[in-house]
Amino acid sequence: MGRVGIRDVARAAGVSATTVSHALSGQGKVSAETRSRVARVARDLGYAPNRVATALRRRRTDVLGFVSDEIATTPFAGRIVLGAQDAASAAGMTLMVVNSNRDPGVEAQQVEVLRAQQVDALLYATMFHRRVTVPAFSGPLVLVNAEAGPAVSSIAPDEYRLGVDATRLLLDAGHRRVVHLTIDEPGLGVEGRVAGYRDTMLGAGLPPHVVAVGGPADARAGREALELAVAADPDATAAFVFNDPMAMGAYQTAARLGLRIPQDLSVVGVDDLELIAAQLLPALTTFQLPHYEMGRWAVTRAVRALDGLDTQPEVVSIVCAEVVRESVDVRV
Amino acid sequence: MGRVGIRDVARAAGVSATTVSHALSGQGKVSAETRSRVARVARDLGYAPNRVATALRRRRTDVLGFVSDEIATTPFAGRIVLGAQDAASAAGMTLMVVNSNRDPGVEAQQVEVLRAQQVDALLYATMFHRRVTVPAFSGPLVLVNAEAGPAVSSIAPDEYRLGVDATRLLLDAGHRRVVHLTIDEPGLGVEGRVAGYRDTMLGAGLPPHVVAVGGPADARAGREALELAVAADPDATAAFVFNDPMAMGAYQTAARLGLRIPQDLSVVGVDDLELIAAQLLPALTTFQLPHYEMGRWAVTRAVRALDGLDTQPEVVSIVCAEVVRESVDVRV
DNA sequence: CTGAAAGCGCTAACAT
DNA sequence: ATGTTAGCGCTTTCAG
Repeated sequence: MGRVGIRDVARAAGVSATTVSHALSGQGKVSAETRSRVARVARDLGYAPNRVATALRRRRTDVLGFVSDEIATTPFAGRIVLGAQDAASAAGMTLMVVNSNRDPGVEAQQVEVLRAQQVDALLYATMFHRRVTVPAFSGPLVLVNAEAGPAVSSIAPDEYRLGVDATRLLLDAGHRRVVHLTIDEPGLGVEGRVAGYRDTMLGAGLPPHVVAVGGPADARAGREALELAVAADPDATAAFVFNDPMAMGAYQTAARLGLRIPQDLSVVGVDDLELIAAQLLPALTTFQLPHYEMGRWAVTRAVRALDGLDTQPEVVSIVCAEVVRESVDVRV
Repeated sequence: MGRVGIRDVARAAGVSATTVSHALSGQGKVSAETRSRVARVARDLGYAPNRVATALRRRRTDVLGFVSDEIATTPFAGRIVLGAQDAASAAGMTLMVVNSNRDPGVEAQQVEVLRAQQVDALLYATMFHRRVTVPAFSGPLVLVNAEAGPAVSSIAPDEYRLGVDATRLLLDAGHRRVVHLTIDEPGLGVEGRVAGYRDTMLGAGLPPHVVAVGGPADARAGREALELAVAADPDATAAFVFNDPMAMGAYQTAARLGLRIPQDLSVVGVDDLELIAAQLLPALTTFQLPHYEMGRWAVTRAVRALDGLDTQPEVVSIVCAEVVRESVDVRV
């Protein structure tokens, strides 16, 4: 098993351990012939370097620490981890995953664990887009779905642009009375989307109408919000909804009220949760939050920083693609 | 930073590195006074042992490898990882997470990575309950939501019992014409639940009626299955549905057919996906697949094995708790 | 109760 | 092009 060491290979190949190391890593100068012989012997013996020893010597573990505040409740988490995982694997690195359950004390302690494990860089992901204070860490640090100012690299959705695009999608389809259903809790997501919606409506010479109910942003919230919206403006023909679960709630209220989607009411969501958006009837047109891509980018960024490239922090806002399905009626 | 080493602490405390090691780990015999002084100095200096060095020396990394076939698509994954994560953290261990995207080649390679990282034990989780062939690994290996015979430890839901309990729930509520909606793909989940359903109906002197449509088991499948079921037996009053997404589809067909839930049709699902079960209207009565618990158990099991306890493999079938909400009409 | 010495398995300098 | 010598930072015998 993991038993065979570099010395065994060296002995079997009739060279020194140093040469084996050089041959296998491609570092020093080794004759092509020796290199291939060593490689073959290593393969035959099933040799794989002990990464712990390598890490101790090189002072580089090739392990990335991944901290998240809440890895379970949403399927988002999985996609971020997956993207990070894939990028890490492609770069020859591995992820050490840890989560804080939204408890700052636990978080600090978990970061401590990662530090003791000598991870080369830290990824810090939050399940809801928000501003955070970053943990102290000496190596590269990159935030996912969070931001902390220009001094630290981060990637998150462009919420304002999301509001603009979603509203424009409905306007372009010929709708004029477009309402925005959201929650009244503070947050980068709700605020950015509301602003984008508002500016777009105003820009089109239309009165914005935002209906915000108490959180969390789930189906219940969507039900209540649409009830309020319809009561206030029975002639609304389209709703831009904060997220997919709320859109699901809007569907429920629409059904109760006898409003057909999309004939009587067009609906646009945000998230593109496979479990919801594609399963609703009619399938929901929504904007995809690119979690997988964010995870990928973050790792790539961290690895480049470790390699001495990209020395400046970079803050990126990523635009979300629309996923057109069947919940928008085109009236043009 | 991670700069301060054991020698720094030793110097500052006026003792040898050996004594610091002993004092901090509680291993050797150290006077209470020395111990507390060392502890204080270590704390003041912000010292934390370099786990890489420790691991190399002790030949124990205190890191667990977590392999999953598909960590993203379902929210299941997150809960398994979370449970594993919590248990690991409680045991002073860390998780190294890797995923294979259902590709055997990638899987083998990822296991190799974990082995090179010298993980102490391997957890192997699959997103759908199935039988697997286990990767070669020299340490403790435990399967989550998968099984591989009595020789390897594993934990998975008791599917048969699930079928029995779900059916009984409906029978106990006074229903007689209970249909089972499922898919026609092979799998431990569908087969076990069908068997449990069938035996329970037969045991009650009632004719089983299972309607299986093509997979995957999503809302579309649920819609089709309920259509078929109603066509075959318009008098059915209750449906035990394979999973929550299919139950969501059944809701959609019921709405289209003018069947009210639960007055005209009672529905029971399986999964307890927060995103669906709690959000449906009426909220779905379902059986919870205990992913968090399975992740926890697996880690606990692996750690005990590492500690020399539990030397025999153990295969556990875990019974799933019912989560009563509003989709079952009680007619007794 | 404390410390000196000897590595864990590997790779980076530095010869040769 | 290859080998020798030193450690990486820690924990363990084993002496004192």
